[in-house]
Amino acid sequence: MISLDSFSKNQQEAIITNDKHLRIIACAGSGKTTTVAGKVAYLLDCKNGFDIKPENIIAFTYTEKAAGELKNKILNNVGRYRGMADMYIGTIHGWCLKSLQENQYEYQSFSVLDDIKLKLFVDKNYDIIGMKEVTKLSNPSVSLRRFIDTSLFIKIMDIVRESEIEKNRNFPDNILKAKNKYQKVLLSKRYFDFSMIMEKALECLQDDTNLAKSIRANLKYLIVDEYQDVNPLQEKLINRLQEISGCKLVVVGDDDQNIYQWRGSNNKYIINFEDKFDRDKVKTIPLSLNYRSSEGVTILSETLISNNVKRILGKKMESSKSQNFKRDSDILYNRYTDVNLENEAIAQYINDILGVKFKDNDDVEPRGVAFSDVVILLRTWNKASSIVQALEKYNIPYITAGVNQLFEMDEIKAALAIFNYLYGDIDEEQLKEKWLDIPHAKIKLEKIDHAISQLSEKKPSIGEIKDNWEYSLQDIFWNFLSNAEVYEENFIDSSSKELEQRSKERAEIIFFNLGKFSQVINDFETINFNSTSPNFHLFSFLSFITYVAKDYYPEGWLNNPYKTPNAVQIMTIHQAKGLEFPCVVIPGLNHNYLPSKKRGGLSEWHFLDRSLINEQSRYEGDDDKEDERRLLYVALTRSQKYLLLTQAPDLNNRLYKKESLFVQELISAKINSSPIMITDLKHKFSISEKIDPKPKEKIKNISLDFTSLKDIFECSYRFKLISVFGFCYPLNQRMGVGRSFHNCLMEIHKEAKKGFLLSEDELSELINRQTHFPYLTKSIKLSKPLYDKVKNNVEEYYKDNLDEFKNIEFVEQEIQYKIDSNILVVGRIDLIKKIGDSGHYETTIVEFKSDEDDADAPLTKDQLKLYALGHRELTGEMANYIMTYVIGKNKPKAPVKLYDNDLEEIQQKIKDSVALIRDEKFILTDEREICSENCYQIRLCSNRIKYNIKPRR
DNA sequence: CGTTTTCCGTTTTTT
DNA sequence: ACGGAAAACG
Repeated sequence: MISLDSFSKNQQEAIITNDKHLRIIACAGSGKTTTVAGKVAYLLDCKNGFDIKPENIIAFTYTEKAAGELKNKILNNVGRYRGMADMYIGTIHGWCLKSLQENQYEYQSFSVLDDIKLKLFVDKNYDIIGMKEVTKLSNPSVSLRRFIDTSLFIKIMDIVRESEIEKNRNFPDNILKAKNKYQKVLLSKRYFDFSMIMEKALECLQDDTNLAKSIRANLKYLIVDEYQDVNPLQEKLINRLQEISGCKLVVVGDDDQNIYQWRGSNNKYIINFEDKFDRDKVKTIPLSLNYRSSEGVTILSETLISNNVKRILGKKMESSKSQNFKRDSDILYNRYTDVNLENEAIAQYINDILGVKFKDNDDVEPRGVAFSDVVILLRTWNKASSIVQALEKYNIPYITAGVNQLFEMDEIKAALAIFNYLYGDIDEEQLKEKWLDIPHAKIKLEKIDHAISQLSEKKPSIGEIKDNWEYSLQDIFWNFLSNAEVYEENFIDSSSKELEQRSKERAEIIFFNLGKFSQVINDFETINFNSTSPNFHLFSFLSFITYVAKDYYPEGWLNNPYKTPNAVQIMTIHQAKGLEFPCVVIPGLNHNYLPSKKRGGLSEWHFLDRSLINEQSRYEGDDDKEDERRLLYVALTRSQKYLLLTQAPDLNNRLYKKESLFVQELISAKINSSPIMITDLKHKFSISEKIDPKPKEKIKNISLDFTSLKDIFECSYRFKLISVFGFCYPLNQRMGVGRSFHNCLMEIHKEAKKGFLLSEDELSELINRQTHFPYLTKSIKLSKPLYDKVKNNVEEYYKDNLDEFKNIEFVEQEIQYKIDSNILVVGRIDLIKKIGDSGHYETTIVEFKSDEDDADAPLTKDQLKLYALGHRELTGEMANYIMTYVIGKNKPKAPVKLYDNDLEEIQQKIKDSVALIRDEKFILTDEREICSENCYQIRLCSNRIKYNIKPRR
């Protein structure tokens, strides 16, 4: 457990104050996450007498990444503490979904649409989804247009559901009608969008449901991170949870870092938090000591933000001075006569700062600044391409997710050409050319010809359509890659050592992009798998690419969680929130850029009356520039020590000629009455200050589930193809059988555990509810047999296992197992049975497999052993047996006795696998036995040639 | 030099 | 569709 000594006085107070609602105002770099993690550990430590168990605490964060970091810190604090898997640490949306599905079983078969899939879904269902109901305020005969205004419609639906309506007002009938239609269509196809998950969860909490009961019984502390970013709907949910349970609220945030107001978040909730409660029941603790940045950075930022009026009174960020501040070199503001000069100067500055001594903290020796220590922060992406050009000119490595669109990459142009060819837009020669155009590709001519001839058989026929056609673009894509023998190795040039290294990296990027393209197909087919004809399917895919996907998908190497190259990062200020860098460059301090110009054009407010929404102006930006000032504040406070701000008039754009009004505010910042920011000093760092550049070793937090772990166990290259490159497997109409089985059994077991036996009618109703085949086409012959298969097998299972139901201990139990300080394995156990009385009993962990899975595989045993490990972590007890139950064959396999060394063995196996991921050793297996037609990735793997394997269709 | 007219250019993103 | 900057006007 933790010691309080390592915390500051205010941090300690935040940790030990637990009898009141707490507002922690945490400035940038104040050790917020560490403090919250410390607080949780303090609450759990029985020495402190709180009688708090993991399930009594819920912690909400805004991103999965933030959740991962918090979880990791908490687990490192508490060590092996029993039952930690029962503590919810994650996003609000994640919690809502989980709670809904646990409480209302029919939601088990639902899935959540992300924004691109939602867009596809709305367009597909344009006629019935309510888009036509939304009409222009100035001219009610004009309604939202299909394809063109889809994202406006989605925005309006979000505002309608997530914002707070003005008192005594109501939405007009057409908007309400649209909302009802929209939600009805989503529900009927068993989909949620993000707002709906929260709305439904809130609804569920209004009544005295099982969920409400469980909250009342369990919840004692509700922690909300980034509280400045909650929107009205989230605030309602938080309040509801608090009212039901009477729990203590712990909100953590910084009103100065609210930069998502245009998305509906409202700063007032954190500013007015204390007013919600009686004076003596609430406390505010400021964490205003910044451990990240030098005094120069800290006072500069503070001077800027103090120009904002709408903020919590009397707060002031101060520096811990863990970084020293050197005037005249650390913080520079340079003006140039032209943007091109500005960009080149930035490139020169980066080259110059390389190797300058930097200390990560007081306890370590200084190292030289490396490329990866530098970040260039942008207000808008349109600035990026000219900066990239300058960096390329000076040979500075960089990574970014916003400059190159995915569809501008050669390999993606080639991949897309496959479908242009199928549709008849281009001929064989043009398609061939596209593939041979990819730089450094060693694709064999005859293989490309072979692939194209195979492809030509897949051209959709215009004539009659077979009743049960299946036309999978994903399958076509995979087969093409396989037939043309497009393998990662074919992009590697081994003629010299240096070339080999460079081309290896390029090959990875090419495959990463092809993997992205596979995801694009998957996004499209998830929604549109059941089209009216193959030809139309192809046509709508190509339209989707041209009109939607083209400027939607970035080339995402930056987001690759398993790679941290030594390169300058370019990102938007929004993306940089929560990060820190030794050196921050903020270019383009121009009027109309930062602060940015308000946007013109058709907006949601031409369809939705502004006066309906409480504090509507926050969506559009206030006139006083406070939003934009906060943005610059966030950008500045990312820096630990070095800051370069630059400005130049853009000769080609009349909007960006004047200097930003924030510059004067920054110039006025002073320490001991001399200015902090040095203006127009073209500083050179002296050679004597420099040592060898050495990138900081970044510790990656990795969370693995059994599915990905299974891949590494078997073949680490398969893991690379799926988890690193992101290839998606082709969909097919039969999908959903396994999940339907699973959900049926889950519900049966949960009911049985409560002691309910089901009548025949109830059972068939249950099966109806849980059976779902999302990709079945409308002209279905398959529907009945698939449904019957689920029904027969579930009914048989129910009959055969009536006697066993009384032994159920856990159903769908979440487990987690910490491998080391940054690696967590998570999973969910289908069923745990306990036989015998309290004096002497035996525990069995059960995993269900449908007959399509290979239940005999040795890997299933590994999976169960892993679960046993998680079970021991959860309960402190060692399970006695593990067993699988094959549903299709409807027979249990005999339980296998579990021994201590089984758990040690699996632990070691996981450790070895994780080491492979860390060292990025995703190698092809050399063992023939592992490669077979059953490996579903064999089509993308050169072992198919080496071992001459025919992929299974 | 102040006012009116014309014409140009046009975010941020997570769940 | 609209704000803002430059050009044109008086």
